[in-house]
Amino acid sequence: MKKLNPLLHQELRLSIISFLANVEWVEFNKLLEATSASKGNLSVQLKKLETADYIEIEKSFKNNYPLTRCRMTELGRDELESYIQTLKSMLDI
Amino acid sequence: MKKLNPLLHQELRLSIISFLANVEWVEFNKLLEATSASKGNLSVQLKKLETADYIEIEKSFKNNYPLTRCRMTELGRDELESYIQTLKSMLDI
DNA sequence: ATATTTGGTTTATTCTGTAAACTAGTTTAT
DNA sequence: ATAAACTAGTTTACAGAATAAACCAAATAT
Repeated sequence: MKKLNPLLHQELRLSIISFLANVEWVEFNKLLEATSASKGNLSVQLKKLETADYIEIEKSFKNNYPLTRCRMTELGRDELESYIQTLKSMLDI
Repeated sequence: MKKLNPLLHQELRLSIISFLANVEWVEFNKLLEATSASKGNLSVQLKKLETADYIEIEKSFKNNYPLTRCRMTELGRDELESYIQTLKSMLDI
């Protein structure tokens, strides 16, 4: 049986990725709201996804405040697809 | 968004439960083979599932050797179903 | 007798997840 | 002008979880 990608098999990271799957660039605060994570946890998990090149993180400023946005990469999209396939076959759904 | 049951959202335990979903009593060695886990890890995770009453563990002897068998409880079945529903809605599948 | 195998369990270590604490700056009120 | 409060995150310390190595008790093989 194929193994579940451990980077995706974690609730917050899976929430992030599946949220990003349906949109383009998303702001940090939007993800905060969508996932109801704490800022610290969100920051840590985003960095892990970035390190793996599953997402891209872009930092800029908006109204003088720092602004962090992210979006999924092609690799991220592929890995999510593959993760879903593995799950489906495991769970027979 | 509903939270994923953390007891089920772990690869080995999910493998165990989804394997048990399709059969009745299963022997320890059968699970070992089906999941390719180590014996130690399998033993620990089975006990966690038992503690939560997701599975039942029955110990006996067969050919003079100790024999451990398990099967899913109704609670286990319900929780798996609920976990799958949550996943589906998260992943939009 | 003693070595090996079976069928596990315990435990020690490592890895992960998380929230609290912190950084760095901005806005607002006084 | 200064202090207080707020924005937008990041770092890190701790707790809990996962895992494999070491262990155990009994059976069988040599």
